[in-house]
Amino acid sequence: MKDGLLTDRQREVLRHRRQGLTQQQIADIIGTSKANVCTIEKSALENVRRARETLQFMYTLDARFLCEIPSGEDLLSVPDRIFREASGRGVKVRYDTIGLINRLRESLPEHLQSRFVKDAIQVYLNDDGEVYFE
Amino acid sequence: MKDGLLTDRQREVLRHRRQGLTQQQIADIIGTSKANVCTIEKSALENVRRARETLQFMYTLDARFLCEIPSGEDLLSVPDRIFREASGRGVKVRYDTIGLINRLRESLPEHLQSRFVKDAIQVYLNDDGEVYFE
DNA sequence: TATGGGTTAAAGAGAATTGTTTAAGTTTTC
DNA sequence: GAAAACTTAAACAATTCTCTTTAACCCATA
Repeated sequence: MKDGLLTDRQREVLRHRRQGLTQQQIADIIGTSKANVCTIEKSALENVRRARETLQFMYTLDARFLCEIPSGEDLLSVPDRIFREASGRGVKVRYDTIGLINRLRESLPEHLQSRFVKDAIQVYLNDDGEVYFE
Repeated sequence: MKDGLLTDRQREVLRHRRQGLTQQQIADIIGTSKANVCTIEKSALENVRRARETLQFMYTLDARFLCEIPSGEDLLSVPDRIFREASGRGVKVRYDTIGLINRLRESLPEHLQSRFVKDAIQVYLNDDGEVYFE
């Protein structure tokens, strides 16, 4: 049973950073280059981001499959489709049209190509009206 | 830039699980053995645990090093040592003796051996009086 | 413009994680 | 006690992560 996501090195760097040290100072303390301190710090923060996203997923775990947005669909037609499917299940989506598009943009930027859906997207819906994509 | 900690497989299993399916049913759906579903679910939950612990660490990041508890120390003498060090820095620890021992037990069970400290422990303290161990 | 603080890319070695199978165990439930 | 649900261990290949070096780059500002 290991600890959290962060390695000893990563925790060390984050803590020193929080104390206000520069990367060069930290490099001297732990005996490596400032470039290395930079990459360690970067991957540490990336790990923290992933930890957040993981818990976010757990919160929305009780969502159910709503529909699939096929590849090639116009991005602007996605919200209407979601609203229609959701109302068919008696759930009110907690986002408006713009909100949904933003949420999608944040959630799966790599599935989008300018105004179109490049790769098919699975849409999930909560009883609360919370939506997420995969 | 990858997503969260969980793999596709792990998310799939967790979601099916939340829907109330048995491991065997999931195994049939995703085309593998129930033993494998068990393993996947287990490592998924382990990842969630690590995500929690990681964010926990971030919350206590602004703590400063307080002292080291050397290997072999009696567990019951740990709180007094911490109280003394903390008051030397003008900070009031937000736990009592029993609270500290419990916190230590939860935080680093593998460093303890019945009534004694097996492996040396680093103690960190917040301005708030929050304590954590490493 | 030189200096300090920070970032980036490429490459490599070592370590950790993942999904998988098989085969043997529990625990729960009827 | 028999069946269903779940857990565990050992082993393996494939993949991903971590740390590291080197060498270059950006951007303030004194």
